[in-house]
Amino acid sequence: MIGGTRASGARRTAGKGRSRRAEATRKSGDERWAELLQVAAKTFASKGYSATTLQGIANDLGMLKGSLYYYIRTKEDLLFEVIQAVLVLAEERLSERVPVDGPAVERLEALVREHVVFLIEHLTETTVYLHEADQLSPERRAELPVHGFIARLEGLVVEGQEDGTIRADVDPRMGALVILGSANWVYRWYRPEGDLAPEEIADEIARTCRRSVEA
Amino acid sequence: MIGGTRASGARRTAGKGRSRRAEATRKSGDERWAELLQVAAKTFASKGYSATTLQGIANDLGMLKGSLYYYIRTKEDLLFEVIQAVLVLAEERLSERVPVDGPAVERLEALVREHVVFLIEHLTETTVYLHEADQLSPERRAELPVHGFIARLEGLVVEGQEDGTIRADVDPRMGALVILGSANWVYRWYRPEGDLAPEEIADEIARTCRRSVEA
DNA sequence: TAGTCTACCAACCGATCGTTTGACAGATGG
DNA sequence: CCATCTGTCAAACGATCGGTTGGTAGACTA
Repeated sequence: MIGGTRASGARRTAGKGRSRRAEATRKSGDERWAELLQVAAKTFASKGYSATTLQGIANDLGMLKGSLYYYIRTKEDLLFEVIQAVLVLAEERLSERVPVDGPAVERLEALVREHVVFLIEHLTETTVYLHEADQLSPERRAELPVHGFIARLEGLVVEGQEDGTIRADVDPRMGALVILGSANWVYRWYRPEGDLAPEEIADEIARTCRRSVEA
Repeated sequence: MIGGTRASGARRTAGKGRSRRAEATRKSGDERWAELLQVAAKTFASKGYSATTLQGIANDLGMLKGSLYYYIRTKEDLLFEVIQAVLVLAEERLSERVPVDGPAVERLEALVREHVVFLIEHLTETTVYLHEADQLSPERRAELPVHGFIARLEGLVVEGQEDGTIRADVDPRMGALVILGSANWVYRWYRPEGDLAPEEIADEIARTCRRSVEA
């Protein structure tokens, strides 16, 4: 069996007291776990889940691949954990940064903007989610804490049609999907070297999306 | 070595004269090649390139995996051929169906509509292109007959700003990317069981994209 | 200081991967 | 009728895959 509470969704809750002294050779478990998630995310994002090798991840961490099983049970766990982490973070972010009142079209614009900013600021992890989530088994995928983002968009479109800020001839579902595409597609072309700041990009995209449905 | 002209971009040019009689047991090579491309595309689209096994493809075709090497040299070839085929087809389609004159914003709308229609009508192959093309080695990817679709969109935005049909405050590149995202995202959600016809979906998306940049 | 736990190593497992080779039945063409 | 070509089989190749097992040095706990 694996190290107790390890590898089961919620990981070790920061141990009791160990991180007092500087670790020369060994790394602490939580530190290592974070490194593992980070390396895994980077590798999944660049090569894809199936083309990623545990051997490669272990190499990047400077350990043997068998040692990874101290932290995980299966390779799929690793993908799951990476995605779960970013979903949780996104949920937090969007719930605290998007206004709950005002004209629907404005809230829509704000939601898209925050979504894009988050996407860019966590590009590696969001890439893994958007590009590799369907490599999870159906059972595992069902366990993901998905925040119904499309439903939220669709709801805002409907609200906007009620308060008159969004055109009545827009199909809510289609409109939401079009906007989602504009926003999510960012992960396919954004490069940090570009000359526009994440916020500028997010602003422009959000504004464009707004215009596409505004009354 | 492999069967001569086989497996090198341009495939056998339909053999000389064989397809006279009905083949009971054996299939003709060209027929088989088409089946192979089809099965490969379907498998790549559903499981991803790396998770696809030549064994699985061979099974679907009712042959042994070793026999596949009569048609291909490597697994990567198979991915390349699938993508190349759909790119060539798309190029033909878009060049014959999109008007070359009229207001730029109208040509933009038409281009998006035709793009989406094509995407849906060749969903399997376009999915392989959009989702798996980056599994090709850089060298192989460079050989793809890419039609500069983004550049074309961007050009239309610029034209539209010149002829006054598109807002001046739209960044051409960003506008093109947003539109491309809206259109390409279709491959992520379209299901044939849906109640909207491909043309209806394409119309709605194209109209929405138009509104997002129209003056 | 004795015992426990943490984080990892070393070695190995069976399965499966893409790919190669040699042979060969049947259709084709002279 | 004989030679050739086409499409496939049968069997094997080394490499590598995800995963398992048993051990253990060193830090921590009591």
